[in-house]
Amino acid sequence: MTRATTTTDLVAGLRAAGVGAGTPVGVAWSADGVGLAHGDALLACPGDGVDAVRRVLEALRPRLVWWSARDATPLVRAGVRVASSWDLAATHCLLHGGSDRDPALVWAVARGLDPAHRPRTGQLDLLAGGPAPGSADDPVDPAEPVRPDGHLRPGWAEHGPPTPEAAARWAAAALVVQAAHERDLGVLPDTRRSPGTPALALLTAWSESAAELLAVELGVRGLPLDRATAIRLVEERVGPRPVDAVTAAAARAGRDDAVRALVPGAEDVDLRNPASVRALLGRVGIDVPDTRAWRLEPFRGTHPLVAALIDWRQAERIATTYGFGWLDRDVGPDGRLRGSWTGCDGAAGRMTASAGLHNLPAELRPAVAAEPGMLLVRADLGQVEPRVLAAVSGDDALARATGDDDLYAPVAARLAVDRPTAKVAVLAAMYGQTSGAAGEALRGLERAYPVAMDYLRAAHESGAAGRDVTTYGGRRVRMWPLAEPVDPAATAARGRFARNAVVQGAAAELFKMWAVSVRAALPPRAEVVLCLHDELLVHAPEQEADQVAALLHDVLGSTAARWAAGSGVRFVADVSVVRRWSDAKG
DNA sequence: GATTTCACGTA
DNA sequence: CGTACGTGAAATCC
Repeated sequence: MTRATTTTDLVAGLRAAGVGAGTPVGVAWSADGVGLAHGDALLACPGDGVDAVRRVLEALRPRLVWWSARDATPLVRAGVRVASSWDLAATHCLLHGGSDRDPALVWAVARGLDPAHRPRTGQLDLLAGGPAPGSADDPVDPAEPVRPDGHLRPGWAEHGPPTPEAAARWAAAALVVQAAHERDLGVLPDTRRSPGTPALALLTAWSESAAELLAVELGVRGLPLDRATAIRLVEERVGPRPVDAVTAAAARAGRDDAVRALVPGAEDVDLRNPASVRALLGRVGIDVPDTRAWRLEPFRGTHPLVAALIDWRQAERIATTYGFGWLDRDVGPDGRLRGSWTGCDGAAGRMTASAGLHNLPAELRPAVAAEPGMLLVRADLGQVEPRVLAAVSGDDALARATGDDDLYAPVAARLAVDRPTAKVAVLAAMYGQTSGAAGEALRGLERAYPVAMDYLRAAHESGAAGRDVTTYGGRRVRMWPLAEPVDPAATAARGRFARNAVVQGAAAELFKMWAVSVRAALPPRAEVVLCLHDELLVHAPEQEADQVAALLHDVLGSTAARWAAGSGVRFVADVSVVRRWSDAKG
């Protein structure tokens, strides 16, 4: 253990240990400094850890290894853009599936220990955590993160290592896991890739790590919102901001009364109670199993109540979820809408976001606007899932169809059906839909694209049988046990889930690789501000917007060439430069 | 008080 | 009998 009191010592120590560009270097924070590790070199640096890491990045360009990209937060807040990282929580989820990713679990699995015996966080610590580290009952070195039984010592993940020395050991433990993960990724099957290029699973690990880092950045910087427009749009729907609870209740009752007045004697019906609404509909002769909008839609002409109810629901959505409370809570004084982001969900690996960032109603999108002197560059992948299917299944016939800007046109021609039918059939195949009018066209797909259809069927059968599936990039997607006696519907549902997961998951991997490559290539003042499954929003200086637009196309080309190497599949993006999100056609 | 159901927004 | 997510209100469970 070396205590580096200057950043010069720190850089020299790492360089002497063989650290250069791309070398994994463990990093962990303590309250009063930072610890770094590579091989046998453990460096404890008290003081301004952020500045120390910044100097190390500038001098050596290593790949920072952390237990989770949450550790990037101090760097992100300080404006440090980390180029290369390894996120153990992310690679753990990639390799093993599931959504649990606490360090004790990640460590236990990587070390071959029984995760059930790992130390638990929170109150359970008090019951099962044993004596306090370093206490008279615990002779172990208090800076040692590994317990005598081989498990991680609880508590550090929550509160951080107590000292820079302890942080260096925590960083060294992270490096141990990183090496195990890299080894495990290396044994994943990797077909159709050029010799000499990094294995796809390793590229995915890098990309997923960067996506977690991007998620932290997105959470810190937020989405630029024009508050005045947002307020106007909310007011148009639910009226002016109520000054107190009484006026709020009055406005609410006013909206309710406008609907209830359409049916005599309905003055006291609770519109927020689905059972009451269903009964109300029954009184005007409309019998529905539930009161969802899509089920009410066919009855628009039957009674004025239906249209009023659907409209009321939209207003109610704005009033409750996207109203003044939302603006007050989630939009900062700087006009940025902030939520918490994750780099991957627990299922197929899409990014998630809270605070409405992923489900903002279209009618509020005009409020998402570039700041003065800036523009938004919006880009979305076109028909990404069928193109991904062509790549991951290795279906050459479907790959040829991706040469067309509109993939469904050549598919329709091949199947001798019209375009809408072809589209429905392809989507039905990928999502496991079995009802509707896609039947004949589905049989056409089986004949025209047997490789792709076999790939989907194999995933479906695997899921139905309870076997985990693995995405193209190497993500393990876990199935779940079914309750006895096994319900055929539940089996089929698991099959559909697996069938969808291999497509949606691979699409998420491609999207994230694109997003993080864009992030890495952007000019300094341009920032990714939103990721939405197949859509990217970049906030860029006016003068650089066209350059960024070109970059989005270029980076997609290079990313797809690496990701889908040898498949012949073409990916396309629609890119536009706009002031407001809504200016772009989605 | 915590969990489930219904509903609905996005992809 | 398409998948996933996050959110809020009411109902339900304990």
